[in-house]
This record gives sequence, structure tokens and C-alpha cells, in this order.
Amino acid sequence: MEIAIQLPDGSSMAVKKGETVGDVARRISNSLYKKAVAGMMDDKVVDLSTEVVHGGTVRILTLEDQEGLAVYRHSAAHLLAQAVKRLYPDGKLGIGPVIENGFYYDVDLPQSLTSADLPRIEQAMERIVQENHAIHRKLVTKEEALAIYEQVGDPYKVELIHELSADEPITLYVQGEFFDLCRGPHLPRTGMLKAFKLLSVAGAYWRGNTDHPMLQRVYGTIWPNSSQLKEHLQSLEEAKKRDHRKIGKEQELFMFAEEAPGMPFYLPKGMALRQQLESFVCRIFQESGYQEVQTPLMMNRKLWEASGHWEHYRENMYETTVDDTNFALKPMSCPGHMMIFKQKRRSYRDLPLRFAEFGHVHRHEYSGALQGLFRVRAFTQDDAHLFVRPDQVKEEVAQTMNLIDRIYSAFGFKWSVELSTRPVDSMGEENLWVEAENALTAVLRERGAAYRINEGDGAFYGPKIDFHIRDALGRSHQCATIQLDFQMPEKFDLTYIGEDNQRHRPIVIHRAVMGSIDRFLGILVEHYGGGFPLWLAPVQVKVLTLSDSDREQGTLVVHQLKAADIRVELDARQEKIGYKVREAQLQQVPYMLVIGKKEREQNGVSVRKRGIGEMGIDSLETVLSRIQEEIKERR
RNA sequence: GCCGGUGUAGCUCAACUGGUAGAGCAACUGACUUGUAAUCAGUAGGUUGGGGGUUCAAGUCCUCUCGCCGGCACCA
Repeated sequence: MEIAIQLPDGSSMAVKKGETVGDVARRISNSLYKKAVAGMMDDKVVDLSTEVVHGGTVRILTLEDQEGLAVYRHSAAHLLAQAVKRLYPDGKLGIGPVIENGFYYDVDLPQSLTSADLPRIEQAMERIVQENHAIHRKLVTKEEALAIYEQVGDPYKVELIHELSADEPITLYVQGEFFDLCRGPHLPRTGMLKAFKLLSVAGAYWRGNTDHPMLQRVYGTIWPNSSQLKEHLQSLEEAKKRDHRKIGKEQELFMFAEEAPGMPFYLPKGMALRQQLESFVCRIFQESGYQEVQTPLMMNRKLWEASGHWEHYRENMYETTVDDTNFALKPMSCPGHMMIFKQKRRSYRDLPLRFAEFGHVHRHEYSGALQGLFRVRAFTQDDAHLFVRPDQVKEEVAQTMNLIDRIYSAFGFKWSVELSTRPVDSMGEENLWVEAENALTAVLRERGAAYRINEGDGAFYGPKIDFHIRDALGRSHQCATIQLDFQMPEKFDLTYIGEDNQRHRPIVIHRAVMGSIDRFLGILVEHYGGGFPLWLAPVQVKVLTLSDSDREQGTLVVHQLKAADIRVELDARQEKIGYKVREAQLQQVPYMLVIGKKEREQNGVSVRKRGIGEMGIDSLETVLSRIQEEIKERR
């Protein structure tokens, strides 16, 4: 009996009973068969050894397919587990999934691993690859699976099996002496695994739960060939070179100190950069109808009780007692803005009201969570609250999305959005939540924006849209957020007088564009690798003199540039020009202006531009206007 | 917070199984007066993150603690 299947190119093939997906590959072509790692029957990824039992589409997966690469990486996780088992026979296995660019395996060992142990594990992995074991799929019953793992003494697997439903097939994948509970699919042989490297070990709670024991997670990466592996390792190196903590130190942008863990100190250059950033967005906020305000850093505990922060956010708040009164440092600016709204009676004609604040907030993050400027305990939010009538929600959310887009595109960031819905620990009526979630969904739909949904990831007071930007290295960062809030107006009893002369409840929209300015700055450092565009550069121009006799002229040029609001430094040290150039180059200063005898005689400056090199002599006026043009256009 | 690693001069790093801290760069001084990614010479600089302990002797071993790094968990 023959079964007719469809191939991706539209043709059909007659398959005999008992033939496998691998056989299909072989019949298509020998070269495809050699590259095949798994197959796809209809929408399901399957082993090459899977028999074709019914019609439908069959596609052969190679390492060029995302699904094929995932199978390959999953098999690499098993390879890792087998190697660990060989070296540490008493080890217990947790889980070993595929992740972006690689895989990991969680193991429970009597001793702890360090990165020094990784080469040994890698060697054991190599050996297993060379042994080229066939990888078999073995179907077992739940009872059999339990019996096997109870006998081996692997409590984690036993726990997993218990949770599997009895009617779903349970499979083990066997390679040589090793087997693992796994849904699969996998490669046909261990010999097909190439170009891998173990990267790190770290602790990880069993199933992500802090009440569970902590296992050791070994991370690895694997690629179809060694050049792709090399490329990936190089991009990890590149990321390390661009680390904002490293560049921040080298360029003297900011620092941290033991006396204030997680709280950045801005050095003069970092502050210059930050001011540029702030004034850039501040201008746009003003143009967009925002009014800037400022609210106190520290307020009475009663206010935080009223806002709900005391109940929902207290463990992250810094508290203090002054004159027998409890105060807390603000972790957010919203309550202060609510008070400003209440400062006087508001009319429906006043809405929307948009209050913006670069609010310095403190949040007590876990010590282990701190990470340079990316995760800090004190930071400035570019926070704003829009007080709107119900009929204005959609328009305001849409406007805010435009605003965010305008700011992000100045840095060349592409963005995507996620909609986060009601979390477990939330405040307010169910119907208000539904209404709010529907409003946000409607805006996203009307805009035609593709978005992902994060179930239960909203703020405690309302659902939100989060924006993710992609930096120059392709990494994603969550920055902007738009959050609807029906609770805060209730808590603070906010009202406006409507057309009908009755009191109405406004809706609050919380929004941030950069989110944390500090973190955004860190992202920019890595995005640009420290080579900031001229308009942002802490030092825009460095004037370099050739000898002592040029000092006077150098000083004059610096004054003229300063008068034109250019951030300029003079290097008139008694050093060779090559030395000065090198230093400015390492600092990634956009423009160097060299002044020597020749330039003085011609009443000009020699221009050296970052990324281009020497550009010859020009008059200062010409150079300055070029620089000003470049700043204006934010190139 | 948890697991592991780590902390030596301003920076980057060295110091074999415990034997009493060193280099380059930076800084300072002097010479050189320089033509586009490092001129030469000299000087100074450290209770080895902090406390306690073991030892004849601790940067090195133990312990507590703080910071940092990698993850996990957390993340309004």
C-alpha cells in the first residue's frame, strides 16, 4: 500500500508503508539526505526515523531551517548531559532546553563546577561525537518511565514524569549508554554535532522557583560549522568591548562606589552627554503639549498608603523616620502628579493635561540584580502622566506612540511592542481591567502594529504597552511604556467638571519614553560603542597644538568654539602630535583640529575627523559652520 | 536574596606548592619643540576591599562581611 504525500515544492510522492521521513529525504536527493537533521510532517517536527503513516505534507529540515537548527541544538544539550554523566556518574539531570544561539542543561552534582571544568566536559563531548552513537527514540509507558528513573535515582525526572498526562506518549532518547526523558525530536547520530563550545556555568533554581533547590546550569553554544561558531564568539567579544561599564570608565562618563551600591555618579563627561539627551527629549515633550513639573523625592508614608504603593511595592522602597513621622523615597512619580492634578478644580476643557518630570526615583533592587547602568537602585525616569477623558484615551495613546517613534528614530532604533495584561497581584475591578485592555488593543489594531501579548505582566494598577528597541548589536532592550490606569484616579478621587456640570473621573496614562534615562544612556554607549554622534559626544572637538608656539592660537580657537557652544578641549601639552592624536582617537572624539606653524600662516586649522581621517586645512569659520550643521542635523 | 567566581598602585595586570609586593600605562619632575594612533630619563605611588583567626611567617589558608562579575529569581 502506498501513501501519497505532498512536498514543499508542490509535487507529490508515493511512499511505501514502513518508509521513514529519512527515506523521503534520500529519495528527493542524496545531498538533501546528507544535510537532513529532522523532518516536518504537516506542522509537527519529527525525527528522520519517524515512519510516514498518513498523507499530508512532508518537509525535510536542515540546519538552514530554524526548526532544524533547534533540533540540532537540542541534541547538543543531550550531548552535554551525556558528557556530564560520564564525568560525574552521581549527577542528577534537570532539564536541557534550546535557547537563543545555543542550549543549556541543568544538573545537580555533588560538587560545584567552575569555568575551569568546562574544557574537560567539552572533551568528553568531543569523544561522544567521535563515537558517533545512533540516537534512538524509545516509547515507554508512564509506569515504565517512572520505574526507570526511580531506579536510576533521578528525582527531577520523576517529578517531570508525574506531571505528564497518562495518555500522551512518553519517549526516551537513547544514545550509547545514555538516555534522557525527552519529547524530541533529535538528530539521527551524535556524529552530526559540530562547532560547539561551553560558555559558562551558573546557579539556577529547579524550575525557576526560589523554594526549590539550586542546580548548576551549564551554558553552551553550537553552530552548523566552525566559521559560524567563530563569528558568534566574535560577536560576544564585540559586545564585551562595547560594555558600557568598560567604556564608561575609559571615557570617564560615570562611576560607582561601594558607599552607594547601584547608584551612579555622573562625571563631567557623562553629565554632558546626559544633558544633551535630556534637552533633546525635553524639547520634543514641550512641542507635544507637555508641561514640566517636579515633585518631592520623599513623601509621607500616608501618601504611599493611599496610592497603593505601600501595599504592593513596599519591599522595594527606602523608608525613613523624621520627627516620629514615616517617610519614603519615591519609587515612582505618579502620586506626586496626582496631587498636582488635584491642586485646583479641573474642567473638561483642560483635558488632556500632560505633566512630565525627569523624576529621580529610588528602588531597592536585590543586590544580585544590579548591573551597571542597566539595573540600578537610583535613577531618573522620563516620566509623564496624561489626565484624559475617556473619549481621549485612544488619541492620546496613539500620539504617545508617535512621540516614542520620533525619539527612537533619532538614534536609529527599531522598535516592537508587547501588550501586558492583568497580573495576579492587581488592584481594581475586573471590568475596568477588561475595558483598559480593550482600549489598548484597539489602538494597536488601528495602528496596524504587530504586537505580542504578555499574559499577567501588567502593572498592578493597569495594563500596559511596552516598547522594545533593538541596538546596533541586535540586542533587545525594554524602554518605553504606556500604561493605562483606572485605579489611581479612584484612589486619589480625581475629578474634573464635565460639560454637564457634573463631576467625572479622568483616566490616567503613565508613559515613559527612555524609561530610565540612566539605562537608556548605557544602551546608547553600547549602541554606539562609545563613538557618539557629534551632537551627543561629551567632547565634540579637540584642538591639538604642535608646539609651544602654537599655544596662543590654540587657545584663541578654543575660545571661539566655546563661544559657539561647541564642547571643546585643548591639548597643548609638550607631546608629539602622534601621541595627542592617538589619545583623542582612543577617546573617540569626533573632530580634531590640529594647529601648527602652517595653519597659523594660513590662518586656518587642519581637520581630522573620526572615521575619515585627515581632511586638510580650512578656515575656522568654514569648519565651524560644517560642525554646526552636523550637530543641527544630528548626524 | 540564591549559586558560583572574583577583589593587589588612578587604570590593565604579575607574584610556584604560605617566606614578607612588581611591571606597563597614567601622574609628577626634567630634557626634547614636536606634522596626524605611544620621545627619552628620573621620581613618587599599595595596612593586597574590610574585620577576625590559623601560623615562626598570610596577597596566598580558614571565617565573617562589603563590593564587583556571570547566571537564577525579581523587575511598575
